[in-house]
Parts: sequence; C-alpha cells; structure tokens
Amino acid sequence: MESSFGIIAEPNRRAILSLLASSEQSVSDIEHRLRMSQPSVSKHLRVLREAGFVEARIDAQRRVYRIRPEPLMELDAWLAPFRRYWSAHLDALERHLDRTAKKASPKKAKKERPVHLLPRAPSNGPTHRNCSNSTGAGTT
Amino acid sequence: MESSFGIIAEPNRRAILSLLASSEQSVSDIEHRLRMSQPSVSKHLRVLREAGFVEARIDAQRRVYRIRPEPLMELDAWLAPFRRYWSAHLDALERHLDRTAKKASPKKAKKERPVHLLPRAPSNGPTHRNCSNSTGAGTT
DNA sequence: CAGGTATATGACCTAATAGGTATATACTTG
DNA sequence: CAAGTATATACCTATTAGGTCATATACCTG
Repeated sequence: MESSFGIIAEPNRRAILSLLASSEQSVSDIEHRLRMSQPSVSKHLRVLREAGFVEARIDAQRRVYRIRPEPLMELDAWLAPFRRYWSAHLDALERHLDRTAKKASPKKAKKERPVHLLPRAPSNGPTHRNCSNSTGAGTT
Repeated sequence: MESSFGIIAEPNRRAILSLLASSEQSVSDIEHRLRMSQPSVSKHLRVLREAGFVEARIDAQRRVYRIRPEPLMELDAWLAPFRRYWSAHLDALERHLDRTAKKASPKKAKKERPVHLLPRAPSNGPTHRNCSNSTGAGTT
C-alpha cells in the first residue's frame, strides 16, 4: 500500500477512522462496535498505524488507538486544486449523494452511456470553463 | 471498485484528475503528458467516468475529458469530522509531507515500532489530543 | 469509398490484498 | 508461577485490479 489514498480505500479502515474520529478506542472496542473479527481489526490497525493515520497507547493489556491527523491533512491538501469547482456545484452534491446512496447496486451495466454515443457538443469554442450544462436546469 | 475512495486510490487516476484540474484534455493529451499507454488511459478514464469523476465531450474523433466535482466533494465531506484535529497540527503537516516525500522507499520494516514496545503512556488522563511523541527517530 | 487517426474494448497474465483460522506474545492478577 | 485476557502475527486462499497486446469502432479527409 503506497499512498494514504490507498489506505483509506478500504471501507473497514474508513469505518475505524470514523469511529476514532469521535474518541479513542481499544482494539476490542472497535472489534465489537464494527462487528469485525479481532485479527482483521488488528491488521487494519497495523496498516493505519504504519501509514501514520493512528497511533496506539498502552493501557494495561489494551492498546488504545487514536487519530493522527497528518495523513488526512495530506488528503485534504490534495483536494485543494479541485475546490475551484465547488462553488458551481454546491447543491449538486446533495443530489449526487442522494443518488449514489439509492443506487449502489447496479454492477456495471447501463450506468453510463457508452462514450461513442455521447451527445454532440455544441461545437462552439473549447470553453472548458463552463461546467454549467449538466447541473444547470433546476431540479425544480 | 466500490467507493470514490477506491477510485482515487490509483496513482495514475489521481494524476489524470490533477491534470484535468487545470484544464480539460483529450485522451492522447493525457497519454502523452503522463506517459501512459493509450489503453491504460482509456481504462482509467472509463473508471473515472463511471464513478462520476469526469465526463467527456466529443470534438471530432477526440474525447475531451473534464472534471466533475461531485465525487470529490464527497471525499471532502468525509474529511469533515476529522478537521477538528487540524488546528493542533497545522505545521505538523509540513513535516509529515516533507518526511514521506523523502522516504517513500522503505518497504515494510523498521518504519514503525512494534506495538508491544510502545512507550508506556504516562497513564494520566486519556487526553488523546497530544500526538507529539513518536515522530522523532530521524532518517539520518 | 479508402486510408488514416483517435479512442474504446476484450483477452490474458500477474501482483497485491483482505479475510479466516490457528497460534504466539505480552500483560494482569491471585 | 498459573490461568486468563487482550492483541498481534503467520499462513493460506480467493478475489481483484492493472498492465499489455490485439482488435473493434467511430470519425475525418481527400
């Protein structure tokens, strides 16, 4: 696992991080709250630890894990160049989250139009700055 | 590939996104700028497209790709709960990025102290806010 | 329509990874 | 020291994802 991005690609690891976001937890805490096997939790914690996402503190036999923010800040930093796109799409996010939450089942078909069937662009100028089409058209 | 997180786990895909962040590009643009094979670029673009990270516009035989921000906003949203940790570590990020930039080679050994050898915690309160230790051990 | 260009896709191979079970290690208490 | 608890690790397996090569598809130009 090279990058921080690869680390958080794993859903269970994200769940662990989210859990730790609220407060530190021992391994067995995580095990029970997330319904995962103990070895699995330990393995994920190891990955997270080696990637700097968490650190452990010893309390008797327990290892109490907590967040270390640096790698997450790194992700945040990577997102920076894209934030210029946010403003135009502040509400589009809601629709997006809404949509992906409902779907999530269709495997691999009919979710995207094949590229060669894309609608012809208005063939005006290469004004790549307008992202307005897709979102335009009020939902209402 | 389930989530948006999985999509951006792939370095080439992140490179493509970063490239598109500045301006839209055709497939062959990407191919040449990132020194990737054409099939590889197309496949990654497909993944990105199906995940909603990019969309394509047709210009003659070219497919001109551009960013769609929604999934990135989703990532940004996921990071929100962790931002409470930022403030205490604003400068720690620099050190972290600095460090990980230099290393990046050691595969899997000696990068983290084994957990059972962790320093005894001062056993005071569970003040999980201090992340100050551990970072010592210079590479040199 | 023929030839050329740009992109997508399919087949195949390989490497990386997550999960499970069993077991080792470390620490605590009597 | 013995027994018990909490956590880490080794080994194995199935799955997945990415790369390349070859080829199909769509579009342009003359």
